[in-house]
Amino acid sequence: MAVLPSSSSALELTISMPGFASSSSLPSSVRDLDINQVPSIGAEEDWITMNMDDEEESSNGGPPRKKLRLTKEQSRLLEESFRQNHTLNPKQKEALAMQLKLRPRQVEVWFQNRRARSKLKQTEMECEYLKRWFGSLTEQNRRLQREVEELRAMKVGPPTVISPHSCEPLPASTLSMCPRCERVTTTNLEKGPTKTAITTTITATTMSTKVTTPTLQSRQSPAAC
DNA sequence: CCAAATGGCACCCTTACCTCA
DNA sequence: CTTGAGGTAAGGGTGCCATTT
Repeated sequence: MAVLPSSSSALELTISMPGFASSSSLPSSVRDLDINQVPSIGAEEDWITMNMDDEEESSNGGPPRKKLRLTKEQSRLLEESFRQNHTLNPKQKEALAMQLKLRPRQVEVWFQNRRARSKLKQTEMECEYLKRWFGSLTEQNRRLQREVEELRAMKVGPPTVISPHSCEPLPASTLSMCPRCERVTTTNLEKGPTKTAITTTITATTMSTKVTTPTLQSRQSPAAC
């Protein structure tokens, strides 16, 4: 079962869950509308309202800070860099900031937020996956319980199973579910456990986990041979 | 050598601003 | 035009680790 990414955000995700193919999607779904207009050299102040100089001013009661919007090109380069490395060392940060005409702090913040978005996305996917898993297990549980009821109804008397080896009836107390092959197995009391496929095969479709099914041994069977 | 102080960094939570339906 | 939701840059607090004193 695969859970597809639910959004078209440009997040690169890896998820390590059983039976879960990691997915990555990088459509350029960044807003096409470039509200900042790509700044020409020397015109950054027009769009970065809060630059290095008014940084302190805004922190102690100056004019309300305006919000920086990165240009498409800046976002693209940051994204590209993030794909290579989710963290930056000081040199890389400095170089990237120079290249993007941003402060190193802004690059740092962008990476911080980007990591957070990545993690959030991954958490959402894991949540989705677990929900589906839960649903599947619930359904499986329902099915198995129904099956148990049917088996109980079929064998009102002491339940017996015909042994394929001796062609003699076996007591139900020797029945158990093999969690590996998901078949009902019999335990030969004299020769030790043997795996035997019998006419009724209980299949349990799990995702990728082993479901340990309780054995039927708790049932007393007074009527052996 | 050891312990306290310091600085840098990542993470987390939150706020403020912006855009869009 | 107004409003609420969603996205995101940035602020501030905290913990961890390495380095310095």
